[in-house]
Amino acid sequence: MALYVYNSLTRRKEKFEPLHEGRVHIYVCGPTVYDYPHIGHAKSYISFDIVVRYLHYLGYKVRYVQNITDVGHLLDSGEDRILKGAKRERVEPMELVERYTRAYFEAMDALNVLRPDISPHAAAHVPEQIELVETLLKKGYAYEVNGSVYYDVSKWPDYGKLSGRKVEEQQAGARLEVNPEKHHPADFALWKKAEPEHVMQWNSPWGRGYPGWHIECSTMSMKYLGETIDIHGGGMENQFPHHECEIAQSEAATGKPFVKYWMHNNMVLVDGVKMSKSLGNFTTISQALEKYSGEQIRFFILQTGYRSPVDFSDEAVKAAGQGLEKLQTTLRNIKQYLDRAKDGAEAPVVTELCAKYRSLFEKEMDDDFNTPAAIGQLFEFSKEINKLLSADAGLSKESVEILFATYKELSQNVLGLLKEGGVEQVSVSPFIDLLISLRNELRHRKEWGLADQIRDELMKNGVIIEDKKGASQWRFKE
RNA sequence: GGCGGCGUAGCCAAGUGGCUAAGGCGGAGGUCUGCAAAACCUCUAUUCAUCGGUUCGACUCCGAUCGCCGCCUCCA
Repeated sequence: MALYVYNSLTRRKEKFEPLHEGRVHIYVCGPTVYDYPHIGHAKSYISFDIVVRYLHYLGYKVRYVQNITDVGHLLDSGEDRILKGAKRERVEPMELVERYTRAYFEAMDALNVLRPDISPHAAAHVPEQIELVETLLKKGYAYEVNGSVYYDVSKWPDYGKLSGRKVEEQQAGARLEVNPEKHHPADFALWKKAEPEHVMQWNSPWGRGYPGWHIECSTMSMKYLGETIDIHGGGMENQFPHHECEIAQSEAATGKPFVKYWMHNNMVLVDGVKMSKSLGNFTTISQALEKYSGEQIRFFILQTGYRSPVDFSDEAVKAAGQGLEKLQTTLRNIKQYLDRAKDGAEAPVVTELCAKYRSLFEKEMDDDFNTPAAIGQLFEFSKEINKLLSADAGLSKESVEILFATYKELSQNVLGLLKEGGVEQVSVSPFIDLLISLRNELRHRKEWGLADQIRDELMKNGVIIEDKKGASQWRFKE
């Protein structure tokens, strides 16, 4: 079987063939770091985490670049998001950027999202962005007006090929006032002139200013991954205009295709409408982590395909958690069986079972990363494993090890689920309190032998009990 | 107005031009168990928004209708 990927550019599933054998270059639009990440970000980055993990599983060498937007991304008001955030929190813009970049990575770590290989910041690549703008000017695809540079959409007949739009059919100024500097309302800014009070500004051939939003992705993608890359990912809402503009800029500058496969993930909804900053109906990832584990959130998201929207609700996340627990129990069951299994030959049933479910799982993943279906296979696999283990057919250590390795590879390596050791992180205090209350019950009954045994065993494990009047206290041995 | 997508059981959610329409949650019953828990077994959509059409055959393809969502220069 081969991997098939849904390409937004052609609107169909295509066989995945990387540009260079054995290696994949992927770029995903990263966050604008002006506020805490929310569940919508989780869906996007978990989706592409799966893409990267599965490509690794298939044996590809992957270079994964995901930008950090820290300049140039404007609000409707024309205000830079970063500057607005900095004002709100009364900090330096780059202090704000640092704060929310950290928050972003911490949230992603909690969701077991692997970090990209490179996380370039837009503000750290201003010279490269200026170079690209100069190239576009030189080639006649852009024009300068009063210190700002705009891309001339009329020079690029392909504009609209990704989103299927025609410039003439759009309602100019539907949402924003038309900028009178532009030759055509569809033209977009490559470089913006900065007013003196605009804190983030750089020298350029056109005076003091700052880069437009779209140019950063073209620049950094080309810098780290080459002029043509294998996969470019991002949220569906960025298909137009952001990705459309990226294509126009990049292809006009290089004369080469920018991206082979465009992938777009769908949105997280709340009561049927998009979760977004502007609607204020978002749950931040750290808020969600107070109620659910990162793994539970991850599993919830993976139970829906990346191209389908998912409605975030307490009920749905809880239901997902129940299912996840079932898969975790199976992993525990295998581990426990492994501890008491004896050496022996591999049982053919086990080898066949593993091969069967590995192949079924791969078949689903090969179909455009169909995680809900792959998870369905994992549930079936889990059921078969439990049957085998509870039949207690005296499976050999070797057999159980294959089960363990296969089950872990699919659930942990590919899906990023069933992390071991997470549950053991709880505090020991409640358990020590419990032992002490049991021991005090024994002391009441004058069952000194057992009571002393508890005290001695705790002492061996570094816990000292001191019986005071009315209560027993405990502390850790220094 | 333009572009794109969605509507599958009580809920979530895969899927296919024709074998029994995955899987999970919830629910019902059972096996196992000192009691639990876990696990396992059985049942829980004669039907895929509605109405037409194409076809030997459609939930799947086409058209219309209804409902919902996203985008049209702010968003993962």
